[in-house]
Amino acid sequence: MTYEENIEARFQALGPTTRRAIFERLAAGPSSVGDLAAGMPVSRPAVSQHLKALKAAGLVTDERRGTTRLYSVDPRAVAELRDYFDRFWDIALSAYQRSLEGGDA
Amino acid sequence: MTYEENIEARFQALGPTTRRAIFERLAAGPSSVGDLAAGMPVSRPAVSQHLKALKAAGLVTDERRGTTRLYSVDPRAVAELRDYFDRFWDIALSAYQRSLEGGDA
DNA sequence: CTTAAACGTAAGCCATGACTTACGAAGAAA
DNA sequence: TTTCTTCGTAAGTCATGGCTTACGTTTAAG
Repeated sequence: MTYEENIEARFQALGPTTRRAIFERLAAGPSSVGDLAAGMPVSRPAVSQHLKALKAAGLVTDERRGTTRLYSVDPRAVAELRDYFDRFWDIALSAYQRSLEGGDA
Repeated sequence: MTYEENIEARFQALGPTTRRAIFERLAAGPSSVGDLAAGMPVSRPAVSQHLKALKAAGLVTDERRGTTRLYSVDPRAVAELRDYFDRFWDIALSAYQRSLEGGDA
């Protein structure tokens, strides 16, 4: 899997609203599946499925805690996404600058 | 529409792969609908529909150019997304730091 | 061993939406 | 006006996937 495919997979994994909400909640701190589901309008299995997708995309990690399972965001994935966006903003904003300088056709 | 709803709408608008590809191409510089569709594996009306969604989310702007129509990314939306992510990274990474310091339960 | 708690997985339903072709509108050129 | 180009919209098809309930698995507790 190339770097771009990594970014692509992670960005696509964050597409659905519910899944992004789960990720944002995990960004505030680790949590179990039940605690996550308790604060959301979907069932617990739905949260489990979203976590599975987030894990497959390398966005979160999990760890057994007795009968519960603690999920956390993977800081490396966060840093990777941040770097990608930083470069993206640069491209977009510099293109905008050029369009202002170059004028219209 | 609140600020969070704005971010939410824009993030959701960038969910589909094809639409995100269109946005990334526009980030490199303004383009017409036909030129965009020529470099993609979907039909021109499909590109038009994606552009409509991107425009509704405030991510792009359009401008008549004779019979063609020139689309560009809105730098304000880009800056807004960048600010949101910057704050998000901070939250996620500081939470990770805390999890390292605090240790396990 | 039995019971209970927390979770993952399977199967299935169903709405969302991405895409297509066909058509209409708007502007430039002759 | 007629014609050609470029584009947006309408209508319809079809796969994707998000969600549910039901069930199996693992671990702790009694």
